[in-house]
Amino acid sequence: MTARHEEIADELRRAIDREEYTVGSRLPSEAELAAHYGVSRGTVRQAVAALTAEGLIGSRQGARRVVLASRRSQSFAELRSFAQWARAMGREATGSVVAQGYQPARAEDAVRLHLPEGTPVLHVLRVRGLDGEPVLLERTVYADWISPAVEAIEPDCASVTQRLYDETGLVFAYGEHVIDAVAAGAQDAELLDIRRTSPLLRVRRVTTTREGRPVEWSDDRYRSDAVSFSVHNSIDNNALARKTAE
Amino acid sequence: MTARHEEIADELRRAIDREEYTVGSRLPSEAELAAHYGVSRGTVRQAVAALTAEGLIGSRQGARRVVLASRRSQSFAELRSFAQWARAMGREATGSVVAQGYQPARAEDAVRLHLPEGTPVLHVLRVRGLDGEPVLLERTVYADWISPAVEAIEPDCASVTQRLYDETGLVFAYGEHVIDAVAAGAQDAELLDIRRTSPLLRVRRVTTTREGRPVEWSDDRYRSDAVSFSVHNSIDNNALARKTAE
DNA sequence: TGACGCAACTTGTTCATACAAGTTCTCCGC
DNA sequence: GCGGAGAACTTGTATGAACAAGTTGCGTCA
Repeated sequence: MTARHEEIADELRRAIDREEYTVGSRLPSEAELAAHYGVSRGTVRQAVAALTAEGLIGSRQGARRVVLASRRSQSFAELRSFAQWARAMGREATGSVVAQGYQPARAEDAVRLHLPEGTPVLHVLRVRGLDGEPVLLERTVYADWISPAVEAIEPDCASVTQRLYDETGLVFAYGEHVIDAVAAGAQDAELLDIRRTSPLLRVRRVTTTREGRPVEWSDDRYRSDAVSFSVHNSIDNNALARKTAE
Repeated sequence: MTARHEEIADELRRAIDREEYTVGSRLPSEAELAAHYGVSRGTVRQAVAALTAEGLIGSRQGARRVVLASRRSQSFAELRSFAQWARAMGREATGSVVAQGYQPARAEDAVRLHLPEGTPVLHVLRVRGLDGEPVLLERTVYADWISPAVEAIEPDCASVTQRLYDETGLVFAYGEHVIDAVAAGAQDAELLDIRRTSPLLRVRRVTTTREGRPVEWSDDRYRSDAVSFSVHNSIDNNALARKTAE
């Protein structure tokens, strides 16, 4: 039972995807869409606002909306879960824990997870692969209150996110990602089966629950020949920010 | 003459920034905010929707909104213009053209800029620095209709974006950014004053006008010890997407 | 004391209306 | 044919109302 405006947004997304509206062409006016779907203009506006935020269409006062891109971006579900992402692409995700153990939270951990310094937190080092080939090294720190559930998961579980949801009902709802590049160290090189000093795409992220409570933070290193990230944005909607090294 | 809902969004952003609302705390209800600012609930909703999209606050039906982060993300103006970004941080941007010239559009250029293959397009190689130190190498291709204006700009102009706006009224309104990591090549290393094979953060981007017309596309390589990117997102709002190498 | 259920609260959805502000196109006059 | 004025169209902003759906906390009952 999704909301009407989401149904309409989905229909428009699909129409753009199958090039019913081609890149560069104009969308029908709000009034036309409202009449077509039998809803008020406000509901149509909610639908097109979603597509605008995704960068699929552009909007200017007075002019009809323009289609900017046709490739639909992934759902957040696919972003937050390696396994779901792989499945959506028709590839098989693998994963295995290389090392795991409790350590008292350092200042860094305490800040990111909103915990008192010294709280025992679970560190996990995981290698993840697509169709058998390793592409990602995850160094993750879990908050104390979720650590027991994580510890109980078998080392080669393909989808930790899914498992945590099934076991505890935990949903990852918000994330902040900081992206830069690093050279592969000795451990990185060995586990990812690449040469030392190869460039890696590093994503440091913090994930939180719907209530805003931090669950985990992670240093993810991707083989740059296998994975990249993309961001759509606009003059009103800027999820991406550039930062200098501190 | 900004809209009321934007004023309110700004006030809330500032309040969060100066920790009047701390991370993890709850925002007043829509009804309270509406009464406080003397506007309708709809207007308040527009304001908080903006903050939600930025990832500053989290929202769940039935519960009060929660502050997720305090650091405000940059404006799109700062993202699209290296010089404006530098100025906002109190640093000085420099820039110099290393090479420049017309070449017939390759298939790649034609697709990204929506031009016929073979159209003469302007290629520019620029080094950009912060406080004198080189941090970014830009290899940009400009669409034919803007190339003359770009060509007329002096080689050491600090803000090309600003200059193009002043001269032609051109506004960069939408962008798509694809981010990965690459090893510095010989030319990269020399111009950025780093060793060969050092990891670089590569951003390939296409920028378009408000009408949705592509203006330029660029391969930007950042010194990874100097610059990183960050993305806020949420279960409803996912600007960031992970992609495999094709 | 602990568990349950309900009431109060809060955000989500939708509608209808009105006006402001920007764009586009037509048509008229030169 | 060209340029400009203006009408028609389109999106942006704002209000007010009503109901749906989810959360929280209080209070009661066992």
